[in-house]
Amino acid sequence: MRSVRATLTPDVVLDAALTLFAARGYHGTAVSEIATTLGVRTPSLYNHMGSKHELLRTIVDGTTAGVLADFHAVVDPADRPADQLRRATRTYACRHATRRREALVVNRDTTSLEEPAFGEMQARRREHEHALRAVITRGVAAGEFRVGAPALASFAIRELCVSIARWFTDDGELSADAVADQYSRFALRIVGST
Amino acid sequence: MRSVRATLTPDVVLDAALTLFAARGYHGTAVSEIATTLGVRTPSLYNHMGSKHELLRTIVDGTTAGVLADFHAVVDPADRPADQLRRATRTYACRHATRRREALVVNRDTTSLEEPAFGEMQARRREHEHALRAVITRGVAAGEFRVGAPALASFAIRELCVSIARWFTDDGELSADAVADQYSRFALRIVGST
DNA sequence: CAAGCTAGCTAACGCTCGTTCGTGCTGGCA
DNA sequence: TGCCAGCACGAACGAGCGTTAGCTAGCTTG
Repeated sequence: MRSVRATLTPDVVLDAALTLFAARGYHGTAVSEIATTLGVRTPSLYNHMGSKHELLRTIVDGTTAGVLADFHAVVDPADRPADQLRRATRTYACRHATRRREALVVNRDTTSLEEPAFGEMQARRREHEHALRAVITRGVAAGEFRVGAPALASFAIRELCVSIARWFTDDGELSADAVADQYSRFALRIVGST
Repeated sequence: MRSVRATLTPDVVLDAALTLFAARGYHGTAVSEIATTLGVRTPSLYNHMGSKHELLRTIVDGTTAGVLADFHAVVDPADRPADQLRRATRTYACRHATRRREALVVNRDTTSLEEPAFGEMQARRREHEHALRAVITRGVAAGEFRVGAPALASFAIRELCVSIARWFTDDGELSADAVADQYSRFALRIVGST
């Protein structure tokens, strides 16, 4: 049985780091600030983590892997492109509303990753990008979408969803689902869905 | 007449800082790195700048002021909302393609600003946001636009343009003007322009 | 009740940071 | 030609960084 005062665990440390990284950035956050947040002295953290950089890597790896898993979970290859795009963007948008901190860190502090983590992360990002672009290209070929530059539309839609993390709050008038719904509609409009 | 070796000036220092801040972030950039870039020792920089933080403030102030000036320069109150939105977004998008570094710094390192610079910057950002939203609201009222949540559309369009700075390169197949043109089209689609 | 492990603590490390000071070279002007 | 201002420099600063080592209190287990 665990101690009654089982305050510090790897998960708790990671969560506190996530909050601070999202607010101040990776380089803008001191390990001592994570400790203060948890009511603990700095060296104690090292019983539950490898290094500051490892925290960042864990956050980025988990998030980018989750994005890809989400995509393949909701996009049915048998669906029509419009449905594929709607489901893909709704899920992607929803993730950025419900997991804001992760999204902010991934999109701001990715450049602070060292190799090989940086390369792996880029590869996953590219895979998602290409998968989304393929949906758009198929929609254009099928005559369902009307858009001049599929690559541009793909960038636009992805970044549109990402930006949700920058302004969404849980206590606003719109729920995460409502925002995700609206944004998937925006995405369909961008590609000129009929 | 200036010396033949007039290498270091406030402008040159600011430009080097801008490049590095954009690439590594404000906290991720050391003053010594700026010096190295310029082939100079660190203390020499202080003959041409006040402090590292002042560099950031100068960048952010200049950029956000420029955004507002752009908006009022191209948006004619007498125009129809669709033309206002097209011109506003085209200009805003173009700025993010041609002044990538400034855009990246403003949208990533704004949280590193201290007061009162941070508050002033937020005020300008809000003014631009409200001005754009007003255009959309007028368009809806005039029956030119069909969009459920004008605030959401306004956020979406702004962030759409901002994101250009994250992928645009001068040596790509599309020019800044071409991208800005496409994106202003996306904006009109988002608001359901007739 | 004794042994051993877990985990937080103090202290200290080597390092890098942003910034200041005082010196001395150098180029422009009287 | 001699003076002066400007400016790059070496040296050094105090502070803070991420991280490690070693101690010890207290819980778990036999």
